[in-house]
Amino acid sequence: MLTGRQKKVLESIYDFILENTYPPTIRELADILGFSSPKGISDHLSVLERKGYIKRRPSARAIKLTSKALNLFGPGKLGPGKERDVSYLPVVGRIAAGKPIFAQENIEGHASFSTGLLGKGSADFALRVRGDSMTGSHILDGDIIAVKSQPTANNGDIVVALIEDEAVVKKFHRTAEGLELRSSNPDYKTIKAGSELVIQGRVVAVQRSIS
Amino acid sequence: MLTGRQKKVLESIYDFILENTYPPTIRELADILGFSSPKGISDHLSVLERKGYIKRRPSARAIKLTSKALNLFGPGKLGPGKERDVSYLPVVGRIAAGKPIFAQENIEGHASFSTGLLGKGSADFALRVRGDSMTGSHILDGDIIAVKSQPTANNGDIVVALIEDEAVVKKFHRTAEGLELRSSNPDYKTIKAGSELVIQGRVVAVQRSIS
DNA sequence: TAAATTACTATACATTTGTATAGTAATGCT
DNA sequence: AGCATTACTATACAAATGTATAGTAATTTA
Repeated sequence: MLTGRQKKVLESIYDFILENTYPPTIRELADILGFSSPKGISDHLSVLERKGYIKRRPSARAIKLTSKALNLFGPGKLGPGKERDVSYLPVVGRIAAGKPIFAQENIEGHASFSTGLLGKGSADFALRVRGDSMTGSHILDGDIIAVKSQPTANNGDIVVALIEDEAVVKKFHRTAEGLELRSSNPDYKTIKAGSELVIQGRVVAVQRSIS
Repeated sequence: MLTGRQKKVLESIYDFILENTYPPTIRELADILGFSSPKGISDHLSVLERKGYIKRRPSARAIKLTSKALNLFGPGKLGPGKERDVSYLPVVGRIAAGKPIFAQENIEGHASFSTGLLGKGSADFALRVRGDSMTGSHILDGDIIAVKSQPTANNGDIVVALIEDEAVVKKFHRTAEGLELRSSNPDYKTIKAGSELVIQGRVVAVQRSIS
């Protein structure tokens, strides 16, 4: 995905932030990597952004490492053979109309999960649960869930689906009449859906902080 | 040490970093706080630096919060280095008679929690929940909980207590008749206890893996 | 009561910074 | 062989940015 040189640049950004707490300017990066012109770094950053490793604003030091980049550098730094025991998942927020769920615009930040908690297949994104429609399944308002991307599910699985550009967490059921998304709180009604229902994935882990 | 206004400025810097991962420029701060000139913020930053709450370099966004500032807001959350951390907590199993809960013989293994999930005070040990006595509080059989060691608790707190060399998870209540440990599942009866009740700590986080 | 500090506004300016233009060389792809 | 991509150098420039000068008003300190 990344060339050797691109990875080196990304690594320098990571190291700079570790040391200074704030990101480098383009010229500081050029200095570190021995460039005599800022344009080389500028081009690299454009590529890194296009590939989804960083997010930028046209202002000094306005570089944000995405979860994709953070996943490259584990807790014990990188290095071959080092096992990763935390996974950084992008936290998906409100979904911009028409955009796929992973579009940069939809990513609110990132959440860290202990890798052991996620199953063998790991997970692909995270979601902060809103509302109490799943309290019956012991998923509460404010909980952070890890989701494994998959286009369908088994009966009773807790899934994330996209309904009118909003990501919802529901129990998946396949009935004689079609697909159903059931809340586990009886106060909420079941959503019956045809083909416009798009399953984004299955919930594989739950994290909750108690004040 | 800090005036109200100075604290407000420091707080805005902290909030900005939480949201953007990088610090604000002086003019962004002025915007946030409703200043019509950058000089006001510039002066505030000079004072904050003189008082030891931040460290600056004369460059855009080159603001570093010192530990003095981090202590005001609760550390642990900020910075890519801190966020990356995992906490490894000893998992306490069956308690050998008379031995303290942390004795080597009682440690089953280790569980990793993402540090951000644990509160400001972190946590001291973990426990794998057995049984369904706390399902009403959305803590299920098999869940792993993080516990902060403390000798007492507030009404309604979910605590870990030692009863006959067994660690139990219950809701803590102080009544006119004494201390009570209540289950949140009505199938279980309340435990009324005198002085022999030893609170081990308070539950601060829950992790659950869904097959 | 005078002096210092706090908390700003308004304008100005040199420097820093991201980005653009133009170009070179090496490598990979078709 | 031709074309796209990678990986840069060199120079230039408008915008963003930290800081400076000058000033006002309220509050606190000595």
